[in-house]
Amino acid sequence: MINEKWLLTFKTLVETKHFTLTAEKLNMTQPGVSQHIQKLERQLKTPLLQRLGKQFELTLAGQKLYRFAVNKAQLQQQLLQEMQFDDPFSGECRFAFSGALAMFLYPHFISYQSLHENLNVFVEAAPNNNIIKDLLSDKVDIGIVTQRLDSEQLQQEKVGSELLQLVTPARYEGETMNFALLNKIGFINHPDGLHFLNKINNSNALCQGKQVENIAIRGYVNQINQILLPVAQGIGFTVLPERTVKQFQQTQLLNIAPLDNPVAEPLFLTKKRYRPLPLRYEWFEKQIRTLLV
Amino acid sequence: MINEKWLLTFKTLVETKHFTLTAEKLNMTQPGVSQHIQKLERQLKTPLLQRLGKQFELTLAGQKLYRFAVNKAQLQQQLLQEMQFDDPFSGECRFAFSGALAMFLYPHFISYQSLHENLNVFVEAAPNNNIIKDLLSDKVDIGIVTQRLDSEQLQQEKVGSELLQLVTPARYEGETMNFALLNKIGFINHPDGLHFLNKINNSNALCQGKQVENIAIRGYVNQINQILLPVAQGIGFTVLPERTVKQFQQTQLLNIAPLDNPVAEPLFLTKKRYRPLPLRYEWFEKQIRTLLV
DNA sequence: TTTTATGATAATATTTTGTTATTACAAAAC
DNA sequence: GTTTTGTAATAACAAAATATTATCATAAAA
Repeated sequence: MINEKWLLTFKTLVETKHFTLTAEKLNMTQPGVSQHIQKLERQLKTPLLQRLGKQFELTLAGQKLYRFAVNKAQLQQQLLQEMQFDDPFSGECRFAFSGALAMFLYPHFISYQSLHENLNVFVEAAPNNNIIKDLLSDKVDIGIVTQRLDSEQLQQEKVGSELLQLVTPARYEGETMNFALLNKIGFINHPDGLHFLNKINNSNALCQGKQVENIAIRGYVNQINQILLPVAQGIGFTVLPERTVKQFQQTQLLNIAPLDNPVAEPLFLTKKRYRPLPLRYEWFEKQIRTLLV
Repeated sequence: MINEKWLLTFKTLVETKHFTLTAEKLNMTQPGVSQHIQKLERQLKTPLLQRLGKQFELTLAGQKLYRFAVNKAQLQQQLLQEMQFDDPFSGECRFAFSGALAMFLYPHFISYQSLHENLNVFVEAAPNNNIIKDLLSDKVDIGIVTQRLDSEQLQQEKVGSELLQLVTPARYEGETMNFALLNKIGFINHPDGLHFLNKINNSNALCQGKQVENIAIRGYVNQINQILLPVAQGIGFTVLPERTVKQFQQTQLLNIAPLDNPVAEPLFLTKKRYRPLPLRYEWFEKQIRTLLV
């Protein structure tokens, strides 16, 4: 750690080139100035001034340190000024969503970001439990999860829901799905795959009592925009949120199997209850509420 | 000024969320931690933590201060690492030249700069006396002047010379220049204009004893690349270094009047004698020596 | 050469900072 | 609920860091 006061003394000395004058400026005595410089040089283990009688020039290290000092003083000045002021269009905004939602929301976010050059957007695609972890450790400030949580620390607000769709290759259009058929087609798994499949099965009894876990798994991808590729090629079926399916380019190669009881997962905008958020998040919250209805 | 130690304590506290643990990490006692936070809050006149029983969340100010602390720690880390190391391809290089030389050298400098993205080049075009002032006040590290100086502080090296040319509109080609003719054409002045004209006159007796200062002045420009415009349009004559004249687009509109005794001003690369320069200047010094021969 | 001004060093005084002891109170355990 | 335990805040005191005065050495100016 570089001592603040020593550094200021050094900076002033460089600017005045005069020990006594520096002392006067900083309301200290001349020996104090000498000592500060000595201490800096001792700590950094390198001379900062090349002495030429009572004059001096800066060594390379001295020049570097001076630039650092100027820089630092400036940053600090800035902080002190900004401390009280909450700029709605600058700073970092950090979010964590499911892969599907990240893919859906991110384009809207970046088009907003492009209007405000000091605004930085950070979106992490992660499974529910990681989203919660990120929120609690302040890695992100806003997350969207599909579960209602009972943590006192977190605050939740339902902002919409995801309709789950059973997606098969196009050639199965019109056919009624049951355990035997699904098993024949085979399942393309993904991070939320089995969870979604279970939910759909619970409401629609697709498997007629048989364990969903027994369905043959034909593949696994964790890149959200690649899950539908094998399905489109006829390799297997999967379960995904409607929003994700819609974004797929070749929807004509897909078949959305009709369900007797449509299943939707609720979406909860989640943040820390006691952590005040800067103004810059307001637009994003509003946008999320609008887009996910 | 924000106290270093307090800030580190704050940063650690934010990261651990635990006063006692922070104290242990920093080899201090728990009350010390409390006091540091208090002192910061008192100095910044704003609460940093929102206390919730024994837990806490950061206020907006706290969040800002934390980001600042992280940032600062990183910068400092970097400084300490770089302190001893002199990178020849990063940092700022600051020069002061006459307008003519600036125009001539700058293109070479920027094409070098474009190869090294961490290298910044700063060139100031200034008259001789300002160049010297800038050198002495460390505003620039290298300058080129046309005079030999006797300051003990400065170190000079002759790197070349500027051939001065008497430039008239093209229609005077072949004519012999004398006071009457020059006075009829009229002088286009610039920062070094009269100085150059005097030098040429001293060696060539163009004015046959009459005062150069009495020649009619038809204009004045201080943008080096605009001085020749009025000359090209037939409005007046001027005196400029050969290098500047060569760079002019429409040289066919100009006439270089032959001189019995060619006049050249010496060019001295000038820098502070006792100020060590970083390695990154080496390329530039070499380049200057090569280009100005 | 003499005088004056400036920076370095040593010893001392002051201020700052951190510690121990104690209190208050929230969270956990019963 | 009540008790216990763990954690942070406060006050008084001890230690350390820091600055000051006095003095010396020497460069710059006269």
